[in-house]
Formats: sequence, C-alpha cells, structure tokens
Amino acid sequence: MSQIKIIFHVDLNAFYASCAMIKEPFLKKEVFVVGGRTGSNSGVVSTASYKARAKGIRSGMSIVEAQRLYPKVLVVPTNFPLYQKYSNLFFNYLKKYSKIILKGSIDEAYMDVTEISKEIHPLKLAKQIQDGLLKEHELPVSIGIGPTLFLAKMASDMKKPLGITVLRKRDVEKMLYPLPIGKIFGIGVKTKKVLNDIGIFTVNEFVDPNNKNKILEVMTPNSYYGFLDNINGKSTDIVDPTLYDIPKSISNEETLVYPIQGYELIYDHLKELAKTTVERLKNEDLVARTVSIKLKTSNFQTITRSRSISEPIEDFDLILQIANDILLSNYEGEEIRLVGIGLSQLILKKDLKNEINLFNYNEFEDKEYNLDKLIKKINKEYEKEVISFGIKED
DNA sequence: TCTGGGGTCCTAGGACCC
DNA sequence: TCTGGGGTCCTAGGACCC
Repeated sequence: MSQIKIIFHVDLNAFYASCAMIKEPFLKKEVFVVGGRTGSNSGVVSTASYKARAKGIRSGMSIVEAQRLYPKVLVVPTNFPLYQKYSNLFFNYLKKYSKIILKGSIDEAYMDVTEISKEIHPLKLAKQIQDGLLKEHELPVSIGIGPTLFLAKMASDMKKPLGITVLRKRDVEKMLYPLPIGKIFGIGVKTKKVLNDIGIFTVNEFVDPNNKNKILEVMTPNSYYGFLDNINGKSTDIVDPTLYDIPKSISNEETLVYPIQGYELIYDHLKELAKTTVERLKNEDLVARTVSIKLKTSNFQTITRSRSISEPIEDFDLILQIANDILLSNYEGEEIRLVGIGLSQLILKKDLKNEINLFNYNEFEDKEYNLDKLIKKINKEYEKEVISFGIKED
C-alpha cells in the first residue's frame, strides 16, 4: 500500500493584475482590467482586478462589455515579459520548499510536499508560503491541498483570493458532488452543454452509476472514466518536474486591427511574427521539426496547416520559407482577421547533437566542431530538398 | 456580448512498415 | 482477387485552460 501523497496547488490570484499593481502602484486604488488590443477599442479582458470583479467584470468578457458595466474602468495592456519575470520569482520561491514542482501554467504550480510535511504541518507550511509570497513579492496566492493533483487544483479554486483549502478523499462527496458539472477542471462550455442536454447538471449526477450509459453516448470512455477517477481521488498523475522542461510548441499570433485580403499582406504579417517566434526558439536553445501557420477568416473560421521535416531547424529564412510554402498552397483569397505561426516537435539543441552523433559521429571527431555551423549545413542541405520538393509538388 | 494570445492534450483518418 | 493486425508518424481540427 503506497503512502498517501500531499500535493499543493499554488495559484497566483489575478496574476496579471497583481503584476500591473506592482509596476504601477497607483492602480491599487483603481478599477482596472488587463487586456484589450492596442490600436483599437476592442479585444477581451485577460484578467479583471478584484475591484473590477466587484463590478461584475470577468475575464474573457469583451472590453466593450466591461465598459458597459463600469464606464470608468481602466484598460491596462498586457505585458508578457513582466509576467514572465514575476512567474520566475514565484517558482524560485517555491523551490525553497520542495524541488518536486510541476509548472501548471505561468501562474500556477503543483508541489509534492509529502516529505517536508513530516517536519512541518501542511497547513502551517501553506500559510508560510502564502505569507512569504505576499510579503516578499506582493503576490497573493490561493493554495489547495489534496492527495492528487486534480483534488489540489479543485481545492485552490474554492477560496480566492488568499485561500487555503484542504480537499481529502473523504471530503469529495460533501465538497465536490454538489457542484455544477462545469466547475470540474477539464469540463468547459461545450462539454457542459452536451451533459446538460442529457440532464446532467451536477457532479453528483455525473458520478451516479445509473447515468453511466447515458453519458457514454455523448462522451468517449477515456474521458468519462478519466473524469470519474479524478473526481474520486483515484488519478495517478505525479508531480513530474521534468514534464514541462521543454515546451511542446512556440507560437505567435496576431489579430489584425482591420481584416486583410491578399497573399502579400498576409506574408508580411507572417514574416514579422516569424521573427519573434524564431527569436524565442533560439533563446531557449531549441530546434523545431514542424512549422504551422494559422489563419482565421472574417467569419471566424480557423484554418491551421503544418508541415514536418526530417531534420530539426532553427534558421529564420528556412522557417519563413516553409511557412510561405504552406501559405501559398493553402490560401484561397479569403478575408483574414488573424495570422499566426507556430513551431512544434521541439528538441533541445544539445539533445540534437546526441542524435546526430549516433549517425554522423565522424563529424564530431574534431573536438573543435561548431554546432551552429553544423546546423547551418543541415539547413542548407534541407534547402536543396525544399526546392526540389517544390518542383516535384506541382 | 462581437469574440486575445499563449499554450496543452485528444481524436481520427490516412500513409507506411512489418 | 481479396486482403490481417499492430505500431508509428503525420495532419487537421477542436476542446480546454489561464
């Protein structure tokens, strides 16, 4: 019988708004939201400050709607480098208590505190972490404590801001079952509607064995049994710190101030977006094997097209060329409101070195070899391939 | 209500190989 | 002429989350 784990889910409260107030303290007295779009009065609320929430403003809401609810609301533009900075401070702070940390997103962390809990009571530890983050970094957090990642996550959501909530297996019936089904992490608007349509409104109704067959008609068995296990504290996920070491994808997209039409205009935006995307790829010492482009038409139809190549690449010109190839063979003259580019199948450059080593170790006999040079060479070789491929294709 | 930008994961079909 | 089963990879789309 394995030991019961103690997992913390630490969630930064209204994170973007907290960062904005650290940078501009006058905002503490204001009703404000973070979000919107530069160059236009549109866009959506990314994060509503608590004062804005008191006026009924919520994230995801359009700016127009927020202004209707409270005309004097301030709209603060997003500042991702700032969030990244405080996110790093946050994760480094947590690492003082446990090295077993999983990044849930930029503003949430899972921690396995089973070991340290033998020395300090988990509630005391949670309070210490919460107080420390607030005093040292002005960052308010809510902490959920549970035996699994899922239950800890559900717990942290129950009291905000500055909550500490325990959700043990034996509390599930009392604390989770009465909730509306849409509160379950992983059940969004679509699934909620599908379930509501067959008469499932609460968690209690979802877990009722009498409803099993009904639910399996609208949900895959994988999903259904996965949710059941999660709800009942039977999920086996672990806090695996290596899981998010390497991102799965890097992308950049832009909703245009005015919709555009025509290949050349789209290409120009694609090129600009590719610059920052490739910059981030290089900053993280990664190479990519798949290039994707994304277009959204004026009537909100999203088109994604991708192409994978055999050798991972990082070269800007080459990535842009592939993106352009994809654009040329897929764009049919629609009016476009969003252009995006993405890189995936990412590999750390140093792992790539090992991979090549297996096959081309002669290249590395000279200890002075230069990886950048080698990758340039591979890119060059691929370039030839693209050209011949292009001719073959049409 | 007129709908951002960054991600992750899942599904499903088809190609291809053994 | 009819045609298995398993596995992996690629592609497209969609749901979801913050």
